[in-house]
Parts: sequence; structure tokens; C-alpha cells
Amino acid sequence: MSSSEDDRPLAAVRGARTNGTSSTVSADTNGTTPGPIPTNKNSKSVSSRLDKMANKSTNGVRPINAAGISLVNGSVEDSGDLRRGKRKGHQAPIKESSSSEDSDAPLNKRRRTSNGIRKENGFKQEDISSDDDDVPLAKKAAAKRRNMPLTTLVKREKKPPAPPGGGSSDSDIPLATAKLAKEKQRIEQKAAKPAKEMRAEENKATTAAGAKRKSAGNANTSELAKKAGKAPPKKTNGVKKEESSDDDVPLAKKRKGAAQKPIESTKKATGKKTKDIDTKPTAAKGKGKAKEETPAEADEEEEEEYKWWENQAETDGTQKWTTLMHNGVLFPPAYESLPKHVKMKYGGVEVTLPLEAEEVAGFFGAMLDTQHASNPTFAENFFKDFQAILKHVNILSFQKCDFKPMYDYFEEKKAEKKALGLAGRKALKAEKDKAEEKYLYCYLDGRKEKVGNFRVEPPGLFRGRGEHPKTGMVKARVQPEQVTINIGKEATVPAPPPGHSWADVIHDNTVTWLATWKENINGNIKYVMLAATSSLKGMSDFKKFEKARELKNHIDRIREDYTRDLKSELMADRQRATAMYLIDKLALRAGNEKSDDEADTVGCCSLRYEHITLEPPNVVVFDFLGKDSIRFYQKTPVIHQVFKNLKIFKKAPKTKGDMIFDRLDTTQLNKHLQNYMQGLSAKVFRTYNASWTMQEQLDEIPNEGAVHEKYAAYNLANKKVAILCNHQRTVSTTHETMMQKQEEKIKGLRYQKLRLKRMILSLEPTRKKKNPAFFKPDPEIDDEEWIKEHQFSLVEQEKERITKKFEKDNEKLQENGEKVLKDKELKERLQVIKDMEAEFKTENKTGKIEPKRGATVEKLEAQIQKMEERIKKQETEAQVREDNKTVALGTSKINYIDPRLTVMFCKKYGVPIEKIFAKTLRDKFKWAIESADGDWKF
DNA sequence: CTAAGCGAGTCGGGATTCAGTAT
DNA sequence: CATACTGAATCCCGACTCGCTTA
Repeated sequence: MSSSEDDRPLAAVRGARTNGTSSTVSADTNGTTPGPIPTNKNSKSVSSRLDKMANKSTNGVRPINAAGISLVNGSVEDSGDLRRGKRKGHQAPIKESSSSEDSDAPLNKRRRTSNGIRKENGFKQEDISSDDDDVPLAKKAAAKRRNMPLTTLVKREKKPPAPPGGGSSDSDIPLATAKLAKEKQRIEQKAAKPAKEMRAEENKATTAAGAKRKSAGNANTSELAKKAGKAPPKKTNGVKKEESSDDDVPLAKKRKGAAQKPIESTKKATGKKTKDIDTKPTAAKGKGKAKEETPAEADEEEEEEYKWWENQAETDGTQKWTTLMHNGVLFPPAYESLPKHVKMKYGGVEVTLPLEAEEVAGFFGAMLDTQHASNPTFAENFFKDFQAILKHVNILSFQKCDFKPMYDYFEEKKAEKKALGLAGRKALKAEKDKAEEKYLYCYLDGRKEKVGNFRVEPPGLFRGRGEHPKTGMVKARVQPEQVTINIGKEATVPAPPPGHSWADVIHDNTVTWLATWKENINGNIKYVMLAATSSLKGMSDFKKFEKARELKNHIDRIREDYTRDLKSELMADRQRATAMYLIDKLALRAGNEKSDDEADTVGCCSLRYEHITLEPPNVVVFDFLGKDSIRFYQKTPVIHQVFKNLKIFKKAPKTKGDMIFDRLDTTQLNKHLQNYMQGLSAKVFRTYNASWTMQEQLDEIPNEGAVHEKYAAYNLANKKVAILCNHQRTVSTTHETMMQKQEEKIKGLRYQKLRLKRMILSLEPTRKKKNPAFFKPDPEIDDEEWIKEHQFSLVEQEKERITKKFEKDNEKLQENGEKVLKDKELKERLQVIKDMEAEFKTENKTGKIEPKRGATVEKLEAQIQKMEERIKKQETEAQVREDNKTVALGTSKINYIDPRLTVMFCKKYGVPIEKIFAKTLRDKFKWAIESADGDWKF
């Protein structure tokens, strides 16, 4: 760990970057846009750091529930004890830090303690002030601030939420060039599209493009476009401002105009749709509907779908819609009792349970073969809830319960379903689809939008992730009486299931949910919302990334400030600064407080003593469970002051269980961040650093080579971001066996290669002398034992193959009413096996193989060549598989990497977008695909 | 030898539902 | 604190790949 460099204060590092004096490859072209802080020193820093992380992070396999304790030992009557013993039973009563004064109160292990705080206060005077010899501070900062880019100032004064695409450094791209570039891209993109999609868009694209091309010289784009029957092809957000050749209409006016149109059309559409949707639930349900619109048709014709990103109608954001129509939620089917012969047993005797109890027992029965069933907490929680529902039935001991009959029954059912065959299952699916059809879409401001999770969550046993104290509890069935519907005033309220009523029906257009209810396990509120592809979600996604981009304009100052504050005399400030450093550098989450009935996971602000280990001079080891109980393990060098601070924050009497940042919480932190930029919060740093890193990584990819190479490079960049964000996945249970299989396969190929070489030698023994290197034995397979085994399995395979074929042939013959082959025939066919064995035998003895008839050295060499390629392919594949076994790329792609970066990459590098964004992502990121081009910058 | 067909196994993607953050 | 929204891993199923056979 070359500590000397890492010790450099951030400011210095940044300075180097900003001056453009650093040799940094990743240095920003215009030299002003700041990178993420992690860029510690030189060009390689980010990647090397990430690589380090990758290696260090122990390939963080998710910790499996340690308790492998089987339930078989110990009776249910014990469960109380188990429970008590389990978690922090030893914990001292919690003292609220604010109130308590008694200094001899025992330290609470999890929360910050009054005790701890007082001590900190004491030390504050001596320690903090003393270690602060090198006071920089206020003056410097003020000076720096004066240097702040003008844009920043202007923007902040004028309009808080900068119009998308406004405001930033890219505005100096000449419009004409930009337009041309964009058009080029559009064409290229079209070319890259798969035929099917292309056809769909052909008309649109060509006319629009044509119109545009004509207009390029002189005229008014939008006019021509209108003539072509299209909305003006506006470029919106992101790169170019719409400062337009268009005309001299002030921007504001234009925006208004744009905003108005959709509203009008909305109204019209609304009217139409209202009728539509209103009648559906009542009359037209069954037949009328089916013929009236195959979904595909309907989609293509109407719509002229809403491209929200093409008009800047910035509502203030609190109102989410004006009209809203939907059909409510879909409840899971009612429980059907099991057949009479399927019963759980208690003490070996079949018991008849009340319906509700049977259902719950079934929940457990269905999970017998999962990890959960052997988790004591799970069983305990389940059993407690189970007993509560049993009423008078006398079941007191979990050990005496036998759910196996239920399990078997479910397995049977599964098998039945499988046996239905493809056709049968298709039919079932069609039926289900039909039942769901009306819930799939809603109408928001008259536009058809996809609903996300319209299915009410079915009852079951709560799983929870990590060591969740509530795992195994019964998740109750949700009744319509618990569900509140949110819908437009003008819309028909969907009817609750017969005999039921809704909890409430409201018309709140400041929220986006269509329905809500409260879940019984944690008391969390669940919502039915629109799908990720909807305009509402799209817009907020867009805003999220714009916010992250805006952070660019403030990040320098923020970093300066917190670097300075690392030495603050105020404990609270110093902690805050340190936390910000960690959030910025390590992409930690904010770390809200959690209660005792949740899994014990932490983020930055909730880090505790035991989560950080200090290794002088400047390395910090983080080891804790983060969101979803995913382990965060990282050894990383930090700047000196941070190291010093963490040492202070861990100072006695603090000990295991105490908060590191006892003077800080997420609310304070975010409040502080708001001072820098509206809407800035801790999580924005994650988005920012992720996208920034991606941009940096993409910039380093050479624009050459085959598409698949570029794609691989993209994935590598993606992977770095995933590692930055600590996105892990559990190694699949099959991983190891799959790796072994693959290795075996590779070995087999190598053996084949070896044999080919031996054949050459049989043809021309002299070659060995001419080219000894070529015929050198392959070190990978010099193991005779293995060779023999392998030969044996090859022989076996061959036998099986021949036998199978024989049987198949016979079947065919039988079908045709012909004579069946005799066993003698089979024996004859199996004669080759003998040959094989003989061949192996001599091969093993002499090292020689008779090549097949007609074989020539040239042919054999060609085969060897091919074999080598296959081996190489398999090997790289295996490598990637191994490398990625714990890294999940998806999450960062979906949530953190600005999709416009990907679009930019694809357009610039000529990689088809569908290679990187699957169908749903293309839908979700439509706004990005249509608005970014090859020179877009985050 | 190539193209097409075939079946098993793998993989990717969407659905699910829980876990966070933010105000 | 409740509310509302984003973010997250995993489950599960369908589709596609791959190696092999057959025409």
C-alpha cells in the first residue's frame, strides 16, 4: 500500500487533476469537471483501486445462517428459551442519549450512549484542538469559493431545478454539428436494430429524418416536421440546449407551448378512454373485448406515445397527475382446502386442522426442502404464529409435527403440472393472463401506462434477508377491507370483490400509487405503483440522474469543505466530514437507524466500533453487513486525517457495540448536504460516483475491434461500477460443480488435442525432431490416472450412445411394423467399443495412435488449430464465470449508471443497444435512447 | 461436408418482495 | 414518525445455446 501517495490530501489530488498537470488519462477534457474522489493518484488509480477491491473483498460470499442447528433436538417447549438466548438478550436497557445523566449506566451496545457522548465531549477539548496544528480553514475556503465556476452561481440564483440539459458545460457544441451528429446516429442506430423493431419504426424514422435533412440547410425544423405529420424532433435534455436555429422565441414560451399540447390531447384521450375503461368492468368484459383489440394492434395505432422527455413541462413536481383511471388490484385466489387424505401428523397421528391453520401448515410444509425449514428462528416464529391460529386444536410441540404429507402432496402437484406438457401449460397461462389483463394498464392523464405490481401479495411465511428476527412469521392474507384505492375523481371506482369493501377510496394526485395496504409483519406500507417503463418512473429516473450530474458542479466545494472539516473542533462537524469522506470515497449508504426487530445491518452513519479496524499507518478495514445483509469487506487506505479521526471516534470508553458516529445521523447529514445543492442527499453520491466511474471507464475503451470485444469491455466497466457499489450475489449452489464440469471438459479437449498430435507423429515420426516444442507433452494432462479414467468414461459414453441408438432404431422399426433388430446386431455394433479399448491400450503403451483413413498432416493440424480455439474459448469463459460469481452487474446497470452513458457508448462504438439493454430496459430507458447521442457526457 | 433437427442444460430476464433512503 | 419512493437480491421460468446426430 504505497501510503505516501494516499496520504496526499484530497485537495491536492484534485488540484492536480484540475490543472491538467497530472498525467491522468481519465482527466476530464475541459479540465474542470471533477472526478470521484477515489481517483487517488494517477491514471490507473480507479481501476487499480477497484481491482484491489475485487481481490480483497474475500469474494464476499453472503454469510449463511450460521445456525445449522436442527430442530430435532430440543422440544418446542424450549422455544421460549431459544428465543431469549438468541439475540442480544444480554443487552442492557437502553438509555436515551438525550435524557440520561447517570454516568454509571451500562453502555448500550448498539446505540450511542450518553456515556460515550460525554466522554467525547471531554476529549473534544484536549484532543481535537490539539491535533489541529495545521489550521487551514476559513480564509482559504472563502478564497476557493470565489473561484467557483460562474455557472454554478448563476444557476443557483436563478432556477433551482435546472431545466434538463440546460446549465452545464456542454453548451458550447455548435448546434449544426450536433444536429448532424445526432442524425447520423439515428441512422446508424436504425441500421443496428433488429429487423422486427425496425419495421415498426420505419415510417416514423424515415419521414422524420427526411424532414430533418431537408431542413438542415435553412428552414425551420419544426415546420417541416409538422408537415410530415410529426411532432418537431426536439432534442431535449442532456447535451444540446434547444437554443435552436429554430427561431428567436424565448425558451420559456416555447416550453409552454410544448407543455400545453399534450395536455389538450390528454383531455381528448381521457374522454375517450373514460368510456372505454368504464364499460369494461361491467359489460364488455368477455367477448366484446377480445376482438376489439389485440394488444399489439392497439398499441401501435393510437398512442403516438407520450414522449415526456421531449417537452420540458416542468411542473413543480408535487402534482403527479390530473386524471387517473385503473381497475384496482388483483387478489390471490382464495385458499382451497387440501384433499381429505392429505393431513399433517402430530405425534404420528393425522390431525384435521381448521381451514386457516391448514393453510399455514401448508406454508411450512411447502418449504420443507429449503434452508428456511432448518433455521431455528424461522421454525420458532412460524410455530408461534401457527399455534395462535390453531385455536382449540392441541398442538404443543413443534417436534411432534410432521408436515411431510403436505410436502409430498405439493410435490405431486408440481409433477402433475409438469406432466401437463407444453400445450396444457400454455392453456393455463392463457387463462391466468386473461384474468390479469384488465389490471395490466391504467390511464394516467389519459395515457395508457403499465402498472407494476398490481397483484396483492399472497399470504405465506415471511422470509426476510439475513438474520431477520421475524423470519418465519405468518404473512397474513390481505383483505379488501385493508386496501385503500387512490384514483381520479372522474374515474369509476373499481368494484371490490363481491361481499367486500375497500378500506377507503381517495383522490390524491400528489402521490403516484394506485392502491395501498399495511403489511402485518413489520407494519410496512405496501403500494401498487406504475411499472418502471411508465412515464412517471421514467421522469423520476431522469431527475435522479440529472441531480447526480448537477452534483458535478458542487463536488469540488463539498470536498474542500469536508476535507477542511475533518479537522473541525466541533465533534459533530468532524464526524460529519469524516462520514462524508467515506460516503464519497467508498460509496457507502447513508445508514439510517434501525430497530431491534430488524436485521442488524448498517450503513455509514450507523457504523459501530466493531465494523472498523485500523491498521496503521493509514489502512482501514471495513467489515460489516450492509443492506440485505450483504457483507461489505474492504481494506482501504485513507488520508491521514480520516485515519486519525476514526481512531478518535473509536477511542475508549467506546467499545464493541458503540456507534462510531455518535454525534451524527442521516437527517443531520442530509440537512447539511442540502446547503450545497437542492435535493442533495447521501444517496446522490452513490449515483454520482457510479455514473462518473462508468464514464471514466468507457472513455478508456478503444474504439476498435469486434463488437463482442467492445461488449466485453463494456461489461468490464460495468463490473467495476458494481464492485464500487458492492453489488454482490451469492455464489450459486451449482457454481462449483459447473466449474468442475467445465474444467473436465477443457481437459478432455486438451486430451483430444494431444491425440491429434500423436496421430501426426504416427504419420510422420520425424516431425518430433523438427519441432520438439510442438510435441512436448501437455503439462495439464500428464496424469496417467486421469487419462485412464477419461478413456474409460469415453468408452462408457460410446457404449451408451450405441445402445440408445439401437433401441431407438428398434422402436422405429416396430412402429413401421418391420422386424426388430436382434441382440446380435447390437453386439456387432458394440464391436467398435472393443476397437476403441484396444486403441487406447496400445496408445497408452506405445504413445502412438493410428490416424483415421485419409488423414493427412495438414488436416490434423487444422483440427488442432480448431481444438485450440475451442480450448481458449472455454478457458476464458470459465475465467469470466469464476470472476463474476460474486458480482451482480444488473443492479448498477438498472439503477446507478446513467443510461445515457450506455446509449452514448453504443452509438459511438457501434454496438447494438439490444446487446446491453434487454427489452424491458430498453423500454425503461427509452428516454435515454432517444435523447443521448455518441458524444453525450455524464 | 453442411444444413437442419433435436434434447439437455444453462442462462438471462422479469417478477417478486423485502430493505433501504428521504422528507 | 409515517409515508412514499428507490434499490436489492433471489426465485423461477422460458428461451436459447451447444453438442451431437441425421438427412
